[in-house]
Amino acid sequence: MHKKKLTPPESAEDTRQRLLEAAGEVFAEKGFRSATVREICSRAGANVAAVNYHFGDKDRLYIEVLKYAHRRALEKFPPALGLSKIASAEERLEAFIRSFLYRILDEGRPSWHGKLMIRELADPTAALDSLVEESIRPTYETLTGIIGEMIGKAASSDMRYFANSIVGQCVFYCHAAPVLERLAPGKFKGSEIERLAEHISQFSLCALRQSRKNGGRKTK
Amino acid sequence: MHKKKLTPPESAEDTRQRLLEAAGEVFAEKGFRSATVREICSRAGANVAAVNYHFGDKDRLYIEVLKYAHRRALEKFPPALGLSKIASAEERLEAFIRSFLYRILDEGRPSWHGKLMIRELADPTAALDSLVEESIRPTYETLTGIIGEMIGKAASSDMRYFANSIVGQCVFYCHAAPVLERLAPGKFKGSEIERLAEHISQFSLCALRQSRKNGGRKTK
Amino acid sequence: MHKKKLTPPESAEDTRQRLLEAAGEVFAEKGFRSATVREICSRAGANVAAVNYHFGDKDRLYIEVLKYAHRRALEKFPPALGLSKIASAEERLEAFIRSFLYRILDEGRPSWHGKLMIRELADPTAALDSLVEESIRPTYETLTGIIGEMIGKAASSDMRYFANSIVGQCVFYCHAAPVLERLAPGKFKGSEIERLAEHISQFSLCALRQSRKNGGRKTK
Amino acid sequence: MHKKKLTPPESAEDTRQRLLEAAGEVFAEKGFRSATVREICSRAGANVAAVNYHFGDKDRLYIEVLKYAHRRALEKFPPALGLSKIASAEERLEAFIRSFLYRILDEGRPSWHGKLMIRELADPTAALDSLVEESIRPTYETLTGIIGEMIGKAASSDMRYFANSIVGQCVFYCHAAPVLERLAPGKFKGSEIERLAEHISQFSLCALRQSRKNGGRKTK
DNA sequence: AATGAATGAGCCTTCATTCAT
DNA sequence: GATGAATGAAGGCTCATTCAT
Repeated sequence: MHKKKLTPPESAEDTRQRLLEAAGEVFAEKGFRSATVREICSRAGANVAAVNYHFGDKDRLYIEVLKYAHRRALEKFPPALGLSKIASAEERLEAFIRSFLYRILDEGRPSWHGKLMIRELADPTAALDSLVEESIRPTYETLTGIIGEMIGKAASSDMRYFANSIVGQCVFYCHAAPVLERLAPGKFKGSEIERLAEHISQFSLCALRQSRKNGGRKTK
Repeated sequence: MHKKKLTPPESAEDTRQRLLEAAGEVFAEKGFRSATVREICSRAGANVAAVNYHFGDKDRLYIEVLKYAHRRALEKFPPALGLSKIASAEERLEAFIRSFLYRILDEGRPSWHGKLMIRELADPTAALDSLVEESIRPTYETLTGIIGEMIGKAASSDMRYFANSIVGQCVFYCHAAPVLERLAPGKFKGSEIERLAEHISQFSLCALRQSRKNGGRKTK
Repeated sequence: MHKKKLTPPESAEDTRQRLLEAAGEVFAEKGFRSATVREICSRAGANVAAVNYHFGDKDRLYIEVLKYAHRRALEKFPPALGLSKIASAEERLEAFIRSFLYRILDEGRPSWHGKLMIRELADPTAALDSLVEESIRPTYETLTGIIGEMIGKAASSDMRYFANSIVGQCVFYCHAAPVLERLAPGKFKGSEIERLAEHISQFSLCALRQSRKNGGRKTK
Repeated sequence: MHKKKLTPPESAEDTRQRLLEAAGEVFAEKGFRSATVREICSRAGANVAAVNYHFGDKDRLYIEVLKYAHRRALEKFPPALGLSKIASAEERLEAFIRSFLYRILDEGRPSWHGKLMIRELADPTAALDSLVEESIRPTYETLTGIIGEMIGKAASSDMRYFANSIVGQCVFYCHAAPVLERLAPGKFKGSEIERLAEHISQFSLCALRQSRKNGGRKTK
């Protein structure tokens, strides 16, 4: 009755797209369990049955949203971030950190990307396995590659520690956002990403440079 | 079966205790929303109505579990961790990191403490406000205090960046545990906590020492 | 069993109708609190969730039932009851009483109308406010209007006393039905409405005529 | 702990009494179904199990409350109300009406008496049968006796009509109180009982005198 | 005599999913 | 291709009642 199909081209494959966007928002805001199919469909301007029609069920919709989010994020912020291949390892590390932060903290569309990934980390669903293999491991290996160049060929477990320290610092600003907002209201928002990237880079480079000097040995 | 009243002192106020333990487990495993009162009561060997009787409703049970977890964790791993008051700032930082890691990663009882806190960070409920004020802020200020001693009186926002880098590194091992397990199966479990503490301490001390030399200025 | 879709036009919006009828019955029999959504749906041949789907919740269903009952009753027994506008005040009073009695005592469908209203009077829910304004006050003012014509312009509080005496007599047969049945089994049922109307009219006209003679003053 | 038995004599048969009072209040306010045993016990300063201990179950408590209420009301407002046996029928009718109104409208303790009875009329429980025989029928027969004297020996059904008209007028102010309050806020409260009694007496005497003149025949 | 912890049945509601159109 | 009415399973919560003390 009130759904008179304003524009013909809007109503074919396009509903699927709107569902992905809406689902991304809602899953990011509420989490998988608390998100309701009804709200997703409502926000997408679609019927209650649309999710089941287009994706089979809620679980498969979620998986598709995850993939979609990762695709979009890589398009918008490629890991190299316009850096020449011949850049130094230190430069590439800084670029990696900046790009990573933008990917998880950027407020643009899809702004929900970071939150969604963070949620999946802490509260894994069946979708995590493929997400790790297809998206996370490649990114992780890019990082360990850079680190390897910097500290020399250390044990791979050492490299993982360093990688974790770097990623952990970045992810924290997304993951602990509600707490940080309460500890110091109004901080760490949007435009601060550049300053964050600089801090984390400096913080991490200190440790990596030191490690290189010691040939990967501990500095007790 | 579980109603044999093994020992008189075990009953009475004891059901409340069992509910707290069971709820902690289930909330940690499934999250607040997905956890069901029925499962909690079942695991505690109590009736469905027990939660309502002892805590009023699911929300208040959750709040009590959070407080209980924090109390237990502090008892088991006090922040000072047997360190004399006159210890150097560097020593106290290392102690802080070690204690913090034990608190969130320890597998002992209640092993669910870390996961529960991590969940609350990322997916806050109404309980977060009081949790921040009563538990998190004091801990956070202990850390910024130590950092302040080390780098001299810098801007408080600088100190927060350092604190976040340290806490972020620690929390990551709890928060991203499912992913780390997939990236390198079998690592970062139980007994590794000591090694983790050493790594994070070294990693962070490099940056802090550097910062002191520069009088809090950036090291570009 | 009851899902045979007898006729196409019967389905669709028809479930809502069946729910209203069933709810009216059950609410009238048991009262709002004791009525269960399950029984209502079962009697309507619908699923437990039907109430929620069509009306939101039990409270809103109840409000709709009240409105529906009033609508139906007015359709079946309009206040004027086929009386010409030029009828005398006494004739209109008698018509009012008869129509009112039919509305609250009639056993036809929906036979539960009277009981339902009576329940709402004595044990008000949030629905009473709108019921008073939309249904009761207009009827009440029709009555005070007629009375005003008969006794001359008396104080409005006097008119209310008379109105209450008339309505009170009528409502009593519905309200105290279970007691009357016990005091004199088998009386005051169905076909007696005409006799009741005549009695109440005579009873009340005596007082009103007397009051007119005295110019609204008390007849001590 | 906080129940240290302030006065020894208070704590024996006295709890039963406090339960009756509290239950009367709560039943009158909320109705049988909506009243909870917990609230009753709480208001009576007794244990949750006190009702079951003293009365067996909620149903039997209710029956006892009904009996208790009737006993108390008759003590406070005896039907004769200080009238000599040789008073005229008209005087005795007026006394009956006044006493009846006081019994159901009086705000003193137990103020809940009227509401409770009214509730039982409209929504009978198993207690109604004995209530009718023990309390209502005697009162009703007192009234029909007076009426019989006034209109001469008419058919008993005629006498019942008159009795119903009188009782209906009285009961209305209790039964429809919530509606009357909304139709004309602040009216018909407490101190108005005398005026009410006068109005209803006048209203009814008109009809009864008329009926006597006609020898019980209709006045068409 | 009286308590209060514990129970289990049952109620309202929500939600993902299905099915006829 | 898409809809929206309808479903049934399950969850949180309330409440009268019981039982060991």
